[in-house]
Amino acid sequence: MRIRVQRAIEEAFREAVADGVFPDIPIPASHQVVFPKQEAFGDFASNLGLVLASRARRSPRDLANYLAQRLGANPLFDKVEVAGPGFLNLSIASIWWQKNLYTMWEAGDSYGNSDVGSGRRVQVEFVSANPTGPLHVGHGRGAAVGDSLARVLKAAGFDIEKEYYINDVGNQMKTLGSSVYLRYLEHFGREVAFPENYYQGDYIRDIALDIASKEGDRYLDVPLESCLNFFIDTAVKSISYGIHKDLREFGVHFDNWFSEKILHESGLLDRTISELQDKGYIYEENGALWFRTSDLGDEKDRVVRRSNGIFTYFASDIAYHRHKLERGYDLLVDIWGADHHGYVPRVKAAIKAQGYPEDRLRVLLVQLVNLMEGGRPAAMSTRAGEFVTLREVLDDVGRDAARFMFLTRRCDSHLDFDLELAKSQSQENPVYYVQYAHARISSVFRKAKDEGISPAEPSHIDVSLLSTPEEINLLKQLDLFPRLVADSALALEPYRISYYLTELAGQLHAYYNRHRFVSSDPDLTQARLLLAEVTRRVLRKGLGLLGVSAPERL
RNA sequence: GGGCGAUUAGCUCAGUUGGAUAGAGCGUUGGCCUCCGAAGCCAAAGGUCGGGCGUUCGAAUCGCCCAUCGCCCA
Repeated sequence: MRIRVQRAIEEAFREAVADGVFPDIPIPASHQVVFPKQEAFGDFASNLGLVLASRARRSPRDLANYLAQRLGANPLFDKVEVAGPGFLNLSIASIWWQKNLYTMWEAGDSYGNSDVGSGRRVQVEFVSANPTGPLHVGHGRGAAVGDSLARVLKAAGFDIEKEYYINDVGNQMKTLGSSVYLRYLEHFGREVAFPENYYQGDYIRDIALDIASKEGDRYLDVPLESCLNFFIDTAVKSISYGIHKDLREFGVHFDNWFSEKILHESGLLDRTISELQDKGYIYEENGALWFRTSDLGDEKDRVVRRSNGIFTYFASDIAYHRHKLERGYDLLVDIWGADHHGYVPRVKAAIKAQGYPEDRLRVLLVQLVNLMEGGRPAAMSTRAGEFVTLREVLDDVGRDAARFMFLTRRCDSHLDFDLELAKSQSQENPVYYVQYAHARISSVFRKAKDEGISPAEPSHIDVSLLSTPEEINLLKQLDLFPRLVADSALALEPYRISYYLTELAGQLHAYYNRHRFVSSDPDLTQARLLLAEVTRRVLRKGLGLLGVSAPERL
């Protein structure tokens, strides 16, 4: 609708130019058609008079008055006013909102989709937790954000791939294997000193136990060096299985699982570093290889290969991003924990050094999750290895509540996740507020069916009967949906969907309390059922973008 | 010590990218079920947008300085 308003204003402007009243200049870029905060100011407001004033050497109000006269003749508007210093306040005639309902209906389940992405390829990489332990709540938030973002981008016409990067190389793998090995020895009654920096969690014992029951004591007297790989492989397999399972139940699916090992085994890592060396980005100091990231926006240079000949994680990340870039995506989105924010400049530096524009990569930082219980910090042991897992949260509050909670805040703000609140099927829980609106509409249709009413063909329905303020409000809110999805995709901010849905649900509830969908007036009932159906679809679609279900009953 | 981010109602947070009188939810207070689900609705109270200076027709939003908190790096 905003686009139509914009066109109408531009047309009026051109007419004014043709009349010689306005100077023949292009409309300044600072011209905006906005939604006014106050309802009394109409549906849209334009600042054209204000931004034109200095060039036209006339007062803003004069210019606005002239435009208002022209626009007043346009049937799109039923009221055009000049206000304040020279704003144009425009009210859309109800019939345009009402007729819009046909368009929304015809779009069916694709209502809300757009083509602002025009098929550009975007890769979203998220979670990417090391296979050294189960996913915890923080990963859950990253998973919800990444998956929902992918859904939103897809709806906005982008071509999406979701990827999980597996750090399955390096010291942590040795630590993992050794941890399991020690627990294995322990199981058979050996005295072991379990180092503090080893993985402490109970899942390590479980894996050791599993090995003991399958393989017996055959590794009991084998020195660690000769069986480490076996313990690593077994542990990684077991933990990865758990990660897959948790993600599946969380409703998150990845297109690719990319193993860091491949970077080493394929030689891409060596090749990438030596090419950077050829380009002069690498120098040697104290036996280590350094990357001149400080020339490319980072605050200092970074080590890519230590003096002991081992590549750093940063080196792997350079090669990994090169691999991604060469796959030809138009945009890479990385979703990281906010504690990695210091990492952004160096990865961007690596991208520039390889000849790509740095904005080819966008990094979303997901802040920590504070677990709460009834308003107080959840009792969590700070002992190493004990943390709340995604699995526990899933079992405790369920998928819908968890996903919605993770998406009610912008991702770079701290999130207080209250387990009791998420569990409570009550008014305080925003998930139910939205799902309830959907269930209520479904209940209306059940009622209609009981009364023997079946929805008519939209073309036979008189939408002009939808004239109460609540109905017009609902129609306006529904009209915003495709634009909202598009904006939320472009800004990479899926949380906007949850705000929108809460608002829409609120309007539905307000309407529901005031008016009856099914009444003794058959024409009015048909019109309202059409409105109800479109609202229901938007709720369902929006919840779907968040990965939350839209039940017919709660 | 340097860097990044935050600071908006008692609490948790939005604020459509510079617009008019600052917005929700929770909590508090008071009302609404003979009728499609009260898991809901309506109303009231609650604010120096951390502080200061600047940019301009106009600032919660942009710039600089300061304060407090969080994270990262030595």
